[in-house]
Amino acid sequence: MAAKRSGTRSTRSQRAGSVPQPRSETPLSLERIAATAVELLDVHGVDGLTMRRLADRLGSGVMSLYWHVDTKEDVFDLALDMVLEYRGQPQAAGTQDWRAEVIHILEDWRAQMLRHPWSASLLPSRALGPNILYRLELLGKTLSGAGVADANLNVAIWSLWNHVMGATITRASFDLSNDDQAAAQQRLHLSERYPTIERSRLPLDNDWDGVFRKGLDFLLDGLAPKP
Amino acid sequence: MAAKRSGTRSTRSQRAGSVPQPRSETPLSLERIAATAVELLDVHGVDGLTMRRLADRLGSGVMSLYWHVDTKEDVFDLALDMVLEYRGQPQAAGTQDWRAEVIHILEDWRAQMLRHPWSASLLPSRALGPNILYRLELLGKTLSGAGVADANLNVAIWSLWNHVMGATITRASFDLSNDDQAAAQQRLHLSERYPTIERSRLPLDNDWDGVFRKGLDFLLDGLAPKP
DNA sequence: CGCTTGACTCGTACATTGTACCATAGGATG
DNA sequence: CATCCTATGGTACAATGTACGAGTCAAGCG
Repeated sequence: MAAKRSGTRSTRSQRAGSVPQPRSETPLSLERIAATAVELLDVHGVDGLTMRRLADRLGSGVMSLYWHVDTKEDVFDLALDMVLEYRGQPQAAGTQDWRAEVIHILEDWRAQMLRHPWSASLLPSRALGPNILYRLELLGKTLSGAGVADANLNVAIWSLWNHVMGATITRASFDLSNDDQAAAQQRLHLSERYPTIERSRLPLDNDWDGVFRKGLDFLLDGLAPKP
Repeated sequence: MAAKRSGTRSTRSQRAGSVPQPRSETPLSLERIAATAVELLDVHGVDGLTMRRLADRLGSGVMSLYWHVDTKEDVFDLALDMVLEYRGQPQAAGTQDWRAEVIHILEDWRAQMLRHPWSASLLPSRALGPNILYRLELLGKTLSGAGVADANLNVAIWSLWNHVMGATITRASFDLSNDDQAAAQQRLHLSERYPTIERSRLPLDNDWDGVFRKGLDFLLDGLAPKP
């Protein structure tokens, strides 16, 4: 993941400010690579991110990337983690309303992923980066502080994780393939095998945010510690 | 998706039985392509399915596949739909216990996806095939029969969908990258940023099936029509 | 019978991808 | 000056999806 033999990376960036661009442009760095990858992913989607495009956009040669990164997969990890950074208040310690706090944590997480629709589908298949771990830590701490017993903590966290991921992946995917939706509903019309979901216009009428909130409420009702 | 100009496919297979293998081997067909793709996906994963490998396994030339299929994406759609076929009882019409029935439908769906771990992560990004639509129809009909009002039907279906997909995608992905888990827990150790989730051994100790069932119960509690 | 047509198969070729290998440059250190 | 480390990047290669067009066979028709 790191530069060739770990150790001290970017001697230059430590002495920030001196000698603006020693070579041709600003030097490469994991931060710049990650940020540019996010841009490309936002515009072109997962398949649109190629090492060549990334290098072009960075004004560097393709192989220069490979000094900072072992593999294209690393680029995905970096971009994903960058997108999941948590910018929150310092967390008012013993908040009285734990439920509102959990909802805030999860909605912020979801909103962040929806701003970068590629991220949701990528998250489950990659190792957990520091930023998503931090979000989970926050969630766990809040639940724990709310009185959820240790024995139930993992169940609670994973239930909420599943809900967030399921809702977000589904929503992000449906947004992407928007054109096909009319066709999908059309196809329903042709077959009398699906009367119920045709009547409910399932693929079309969707209050995604409402579904997310309601499902979340149900889960929290069930997970809440009984006094 | 279909053969070159739709119309009558596989003139040969209609007159089944006569002339066993007219050419060299058994002829190609969407069914054979789909079934073989499933085999390859099961063994080699999503990235391991290549058109060349598929053709080899089928004993055909690569380009022959493209008479039956427009694109590799079609192969994924076919494989996915094949895997999601519902083999269920004819559905005892007005069952008394709708809750058990919903749970059965969803657990069967989930089990089917877990048997082919690539399928879960593929499903959200592809158009809804006939077999998954049929499963949704069954689910919708059951809920509707249980008294869920039409206005709440889509919310109920999507909530359950989200739960199933989130739980299954997460579980399937974690199973695949099993090696990294020890490393993941190890990395937690190095940082004091994540005391809560380290204490709970979140990435390791998981009763996936239990989480699925409990979350499902909570959702059904909330979704159940109030009398 | 020959001729045409349409269903089906497949070899060749090409553009695009990730990345291995190697040459190079410049600053730091001896 | 020599030596090493950090960093850049050109060339080359193997793997992939698939466009193109040529080929084969059976059925239908004169």
